[in-house]
Amino acid sequence: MLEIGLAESKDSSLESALGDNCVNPINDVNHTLFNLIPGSRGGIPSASPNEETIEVDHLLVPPHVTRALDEDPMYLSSRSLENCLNVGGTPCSDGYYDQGDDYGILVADAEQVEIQALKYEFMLQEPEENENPHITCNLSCDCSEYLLEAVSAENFLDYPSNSEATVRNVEYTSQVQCMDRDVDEVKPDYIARTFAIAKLDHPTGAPDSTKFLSHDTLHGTFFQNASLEAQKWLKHELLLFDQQNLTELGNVCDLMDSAFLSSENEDDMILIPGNEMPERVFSSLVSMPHAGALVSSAAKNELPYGDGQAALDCRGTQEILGTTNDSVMTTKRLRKPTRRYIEETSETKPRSSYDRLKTSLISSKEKLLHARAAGKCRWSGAVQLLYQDYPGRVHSLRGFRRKRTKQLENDGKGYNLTPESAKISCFQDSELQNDPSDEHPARVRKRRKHHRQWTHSEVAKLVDGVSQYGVGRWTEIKRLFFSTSSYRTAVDLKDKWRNLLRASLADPANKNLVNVGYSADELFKLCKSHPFVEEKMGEILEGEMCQTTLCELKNNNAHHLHVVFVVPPCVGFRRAIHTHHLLYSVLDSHGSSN
DNA sequence: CTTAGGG
DNA sequence: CCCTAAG
Repeated sequence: MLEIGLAESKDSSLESALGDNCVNPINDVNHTLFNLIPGSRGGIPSASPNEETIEVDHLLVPPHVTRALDEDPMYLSSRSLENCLNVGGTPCSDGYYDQGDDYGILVADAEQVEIQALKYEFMLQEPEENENPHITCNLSCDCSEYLLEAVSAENFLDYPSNSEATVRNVEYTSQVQCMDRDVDEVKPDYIARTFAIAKLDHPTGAPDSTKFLSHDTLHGTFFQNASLEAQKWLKHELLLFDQQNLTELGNVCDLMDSAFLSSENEDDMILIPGNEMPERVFSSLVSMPHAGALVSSAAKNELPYGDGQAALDCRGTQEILGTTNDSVMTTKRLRKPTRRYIEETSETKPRSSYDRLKTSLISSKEKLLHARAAGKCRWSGAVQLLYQDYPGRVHSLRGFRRKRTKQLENDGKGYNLTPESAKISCFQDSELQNDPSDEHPARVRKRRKHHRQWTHSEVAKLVDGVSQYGVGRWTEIKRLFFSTSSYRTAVDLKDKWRNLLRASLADPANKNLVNVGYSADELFKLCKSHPFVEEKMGEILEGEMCQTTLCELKNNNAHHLHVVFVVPPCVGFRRAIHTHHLLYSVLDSHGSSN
């Protein structure tokens, strides 16, 4: 297990967190998914059957971070949040920002910036089998509200070559998160910069030891160096803030809104620092509405800062931080326009042989359900053949041909496409016009759709699956969690997850979510106060919509607690953590918590 | 065949 | 939920 200590931190306890950068208060613990998974270092099998699960994040919390845990350990009030965001020992709300100004002009002197303003989050992603561990370093400072930029620099962290673990290809991205708390309140609340992805190559080959870097190693090399550099950087950047009279942060919000709107054509671009940004970590980011665009805009220096507002401009940051040689601009998977799109946009596309083939198949009347002909519908100019292998589930010709071949091979087994069940209909243009209800393909499709309401237990399974296997491994999740639900395909799972995520992000209850992290002690208290956990430490519990696993394990005399919050991004989960999975791992190497 | 993403 | 390009 990776242990990370912050040299300046008075709190020796370590906190680990993995996941996105959003957290959130949870009112109803019943809606909280707790997973306490044992680490793997001690040979204790992880509760997470998949090693790709991002398992450990290390979040270093400034000692001044306080929360009203006693009152409501999971609830992060605005006030407590403010208190969490200290700069130079002064809460932002009390001085770092001048609240006398409408939008809180930043008045901080760079000299006031201290380490405590920083919050380092180090995330260790357990590598795939023979890969090197990836450590994600999130460096957050508190200044504003929105995810503003992503920058990358190679030289940000430069490690001595004689260090026990050679650190190279240090990469990071920076992001200013949208903390969008209460827009009616003082605007400048929070800027979280996340500097992510430091890749560490560990030279040793011992299977166990390569999984996680030792505490000493990181403490001795990574942090001491990183923190100093980070301090420099932060001071420098904040100095720019001041010098350039920048930051009417209220405007930043507007600017960001503009960025949201103006970056529509740019949201394909994602700044990937280095070549190995952990895909699943980053996917969480880019899957957020706006986030991709923001990252992209910032990466391209196109955020519409006004004059003198370049402090957060990534260019300036890059100048401070160093080169961007190792950065690559990566795009989302490029897709040429789909056939459907092409057909939509080409009005007078001549029939291809493919179309003629399909047409001929219509006349063959082979178990074809629909042949849609064009007119003014979205598939204008084309004929689409569909077949049905399941009530309501319709497939296109391509699949039909493939599966039909299978069917023949199976001697007619597998698909009950009898002439009775698979009616053939071929809509002519006139027919479509005669029946307005069929004119709209959406309408047609709607009729074909066989919708099955997602149950809570299904959602829970989906969330569990994602928490264990990660986003994107839908087939695996389906196989292990939906083996009895043949009507749920991997794509269905994917779609459902996407919808859940959207709903979560659209939920106003989640607008204030912010990941401030918990100290080991706080988290331990939280666990202890958790109604499920309180009396059942070490047991695996199942809640209605959540699963709680709390385990203790020992590792070299150290008492380790690994807590994984997995809260479904579901509308019903008010104030739920809306990240894909948020893992808080607590390493209490001193065993003081227990 | 699986995944990602647009529709 | 459907469809399909990319891998």
